[in-house]
Amino acid sequence: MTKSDIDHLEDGYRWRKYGQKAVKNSPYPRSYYRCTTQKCTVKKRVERSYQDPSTVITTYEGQHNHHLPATLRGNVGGGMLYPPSIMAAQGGMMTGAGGSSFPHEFLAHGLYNLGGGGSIYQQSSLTSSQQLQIPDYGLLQDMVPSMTFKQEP
DNA sequence: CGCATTTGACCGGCGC
DNA sequence: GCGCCGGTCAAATGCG
Repeated sequence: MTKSDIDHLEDGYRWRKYGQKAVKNSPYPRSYYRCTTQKCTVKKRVERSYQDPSTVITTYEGQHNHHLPATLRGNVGGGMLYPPSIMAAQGGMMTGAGGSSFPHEFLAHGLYNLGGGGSIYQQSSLTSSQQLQIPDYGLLQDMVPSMTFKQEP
């Protein structure tokens, strides 16, 4: 669950929308995205919470087996700095629920918040359908060199 | 001009 | 067997 005003979040990958349907549960439509990187079959389903129009529920399916495209909209690769508030948010969230998860989107959303000045996460509840997992932290650091994944005091 | 988004059609599973 | 429901396809459209 991610609190954001917009559906189209930049999480470091290139997504191509291939469908949109209205679900019975929610008055809002649900969008279907697919990673456009070659050989990557990861899919993503984004819907909006019916109670919180400002909250989107993102469900990943599968995992990426390639690096993030360097052609990101000029934030991650550019060596930008991030305020400690993001780390603080991470700490709070991680300690709250299953700390084993490290979603890409978290990273990206944090960066996104830098520009938008929006709010951060409110909850981290993983569904069984969410199979996102990072195989190697070293890989992650390799992907995003400007980020260091250490615990901030 | 290339690529992503849009949007209705289409399809398969499931319950009645 | 039919119709609903969730998911995907693909052509047209839009945008940089």
